[in-house]
Amino acid sequence: MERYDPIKIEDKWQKRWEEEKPFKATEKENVPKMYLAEMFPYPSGAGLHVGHVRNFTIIDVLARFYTQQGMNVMRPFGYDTFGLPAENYAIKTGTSPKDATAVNIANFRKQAKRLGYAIDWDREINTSDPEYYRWTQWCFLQLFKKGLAYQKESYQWWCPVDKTVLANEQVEDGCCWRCGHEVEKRKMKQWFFKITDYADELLEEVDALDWPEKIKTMQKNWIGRSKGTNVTFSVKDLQTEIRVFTTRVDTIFGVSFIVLAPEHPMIKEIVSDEAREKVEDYCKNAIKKSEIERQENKEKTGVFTGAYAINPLTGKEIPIWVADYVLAGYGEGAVMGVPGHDERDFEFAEKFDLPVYKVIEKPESSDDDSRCYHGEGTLVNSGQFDGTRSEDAREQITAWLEERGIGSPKTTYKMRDWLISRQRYWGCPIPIAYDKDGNPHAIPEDQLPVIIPEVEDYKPDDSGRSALAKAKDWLKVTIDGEEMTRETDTLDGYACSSWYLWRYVSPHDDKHAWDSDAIKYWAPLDVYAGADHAVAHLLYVRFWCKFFADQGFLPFREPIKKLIYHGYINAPDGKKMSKSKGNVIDPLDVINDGYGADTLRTYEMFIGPVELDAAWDPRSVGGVYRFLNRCYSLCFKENVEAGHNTLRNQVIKKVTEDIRRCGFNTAVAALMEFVNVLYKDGAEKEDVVVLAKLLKPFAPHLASEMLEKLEANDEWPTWDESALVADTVEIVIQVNGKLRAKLEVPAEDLEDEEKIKSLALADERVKKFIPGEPKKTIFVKKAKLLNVVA
RNA sequence: GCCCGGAUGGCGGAACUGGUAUACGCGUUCGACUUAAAAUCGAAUGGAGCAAUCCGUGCGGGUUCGAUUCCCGCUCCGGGCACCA
Repeated sequence: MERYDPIKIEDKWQKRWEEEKPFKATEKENVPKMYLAEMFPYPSGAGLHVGHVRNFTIIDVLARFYTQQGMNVMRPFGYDTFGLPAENYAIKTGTSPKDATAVNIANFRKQAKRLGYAIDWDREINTSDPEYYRWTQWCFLQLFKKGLAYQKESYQWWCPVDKTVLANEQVEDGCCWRCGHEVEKRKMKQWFFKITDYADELLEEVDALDWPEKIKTMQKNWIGRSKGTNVTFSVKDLQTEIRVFTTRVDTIFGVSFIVLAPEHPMIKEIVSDEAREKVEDYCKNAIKKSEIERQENKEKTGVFTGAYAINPLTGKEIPIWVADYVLAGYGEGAVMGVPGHDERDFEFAEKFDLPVYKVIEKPESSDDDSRCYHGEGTLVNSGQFDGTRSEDAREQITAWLEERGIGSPKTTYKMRDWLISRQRYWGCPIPIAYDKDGNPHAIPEDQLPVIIPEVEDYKPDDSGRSALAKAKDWLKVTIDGEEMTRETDTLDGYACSSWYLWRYVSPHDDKHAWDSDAIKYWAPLDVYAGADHAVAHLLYVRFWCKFFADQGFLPFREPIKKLIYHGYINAPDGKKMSKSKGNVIDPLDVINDGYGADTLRTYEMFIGPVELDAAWDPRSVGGVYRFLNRCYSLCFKENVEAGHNTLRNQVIKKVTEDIRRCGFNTAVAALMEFVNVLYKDGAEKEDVVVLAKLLKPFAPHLASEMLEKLEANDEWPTWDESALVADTVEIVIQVNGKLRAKLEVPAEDLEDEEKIKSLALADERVKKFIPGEPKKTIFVKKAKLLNVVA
């Protein structure tokens, strides 16, 4: 008997796969396709970590499983290579980001190959390759042509360390998602994608997706749609008006003040001379404060502007205040204060001694005893609307306002347009140039790609321009005979990853971003696996998909059918792995320690439910290694008539169904159980062949070796329903729901309830718990169970 | 504060749609092999009890012949959102 030597076996099969390219995918008519991908990695200098391995192995298990089932599988691979780490490394060392990236990719590729993935390596893509970003630029131009890429001057998040603006999605707790430094607000002219045009569709179609509920909810919250009413209040003694957004126009009789955000443009116009200095001070301070400071201080602050608005329904004068609890970017940047029915307005009114009116009577059934009732109810103190239900009143009052031209229904969203320009060197150049007057023009498509120029110094400065501005010659461009200056901002890296799932279908096409026949065959993606980007990336791909579908470039409106959002792998102590803590497990070490890639892969699938975080346990790795060892030695065991037909069929069914529902941990457990029985009771060849076939998605090298030794193919086995039931079955006998005995009976007796009943009632172990005549018995055939009620 | 999840042995976790709680793995203990150790193999392993048996899925109630699973009320933990009008 040969010893299991993973290093030797894996080397042999990896070489064979390299030569024979069995994972090369081509479109085949009449064969069902399966397109699978993980979120492509950023190839960092540190190489693969165990998290990558979990991510890639999930997709690999599915790819091999569906291949063995006869489907036409495509499993590509690529690298998301633009971004700050490469650029910061360049600034530090002087190595160009391009060269550093090439080294990292080579290393990643080499490491990924050691894990034996069923990747079609001819479909490798790299977002910083000009042949790729040429088409990223093309995508940008399509959005630009349709007016969905536009420039706007406004306050933006600015990271003072990375010296670039950031999208809302890239600011976490008021800090930069990359470097963690607190962000600031800067007023700048920037490029945006008009994702808000698709807000409704992005929201409404999310429910139908086969994605984890958690992610779907996060996307819904991010989009944050709310339906309400815009109301115009005229300002007393001034020929001007203020507009507010409210979802509770039914409470309008209870308005006792108006509040403007400190950034509100009308403050200057309406403020009284006496209040001016105080108001200006307040606004200046509030705007200067970082978002963190503004959030930390939940104590309400504010100043009175000296101006009054008129409530259009009551005719009453109400003071106009400025306060930073009102957000400039949402709705109209102004709200009507209804302290009787809104917690925040109540706090404000309490602090500044403003009147509180009750205009909604809560229903008697309500046990809400908070100081300001914010649920539905009946209107009171509301003039002609008294007695109306609040739900109806919203419609009626909106109609009333609409008739008079001072209000209208309005839907608002928390989601803002996607800010895409970055003042960084290592990104996809935005294919735009400016004429003498500063108007933007598209770089003609036949002049793409706009190649990133070589520069001496990659460092950004505070000028708000990227290092591209240092390439003086490159800046000049002629379009239609006119001298222009190139845009020096680069695109957010998320733009590059918003379309790569379509590039995979025809990665070498030099005429199109993607081939329309290939896209029809392969896309949309059947399964996507990742552990990150719940809103940002996963929302952006959906947005681009809808946009390109509208342009006729894509024949579907949702890019990803099923999403597996898996957990992280933490250090043995349960903490996040990090270099600084020194608790990082290197997957290559695990392989080279002698365990091999198959053990590593299988262990990471066995570690726990796919969606949960898990802690690395070196001892459990050993357990999986022992299991694979036993699998291998079964090939050399004597072939005996062991009679495992029923069990074998049960295992096939269990493993097949478990993989389908991504229950990888229980699939591996079922294989372990099977092996334990084969080991103990002996096995015939068919048992070991089935084992190897079922094991192949997890441990492909070992399983291939086993199948070769057994002279068997790797076709996925099917189970025979009729073979699932054994000749004899075990019947559980309960008395009052408590287990009292187990009876072994021939399988056909399962049909004979009376027989089982009499057997059970005759059994001493059962009898002693039944004092008199049993009241009744309940027989559950499916559960093979009889419950006697005593 | 609001919205989702979750809580099962010493540990990670199983348990379909209400039907044998603790599969599988780790750990631990004992045994075999060995001069010895490692590796490997075998056995045991929720708690209490000599035993019959009783108690056990965060806590308290309920529904049911039967509840980890369903309902009501709590506690704790994780995640998301967070002055969004």
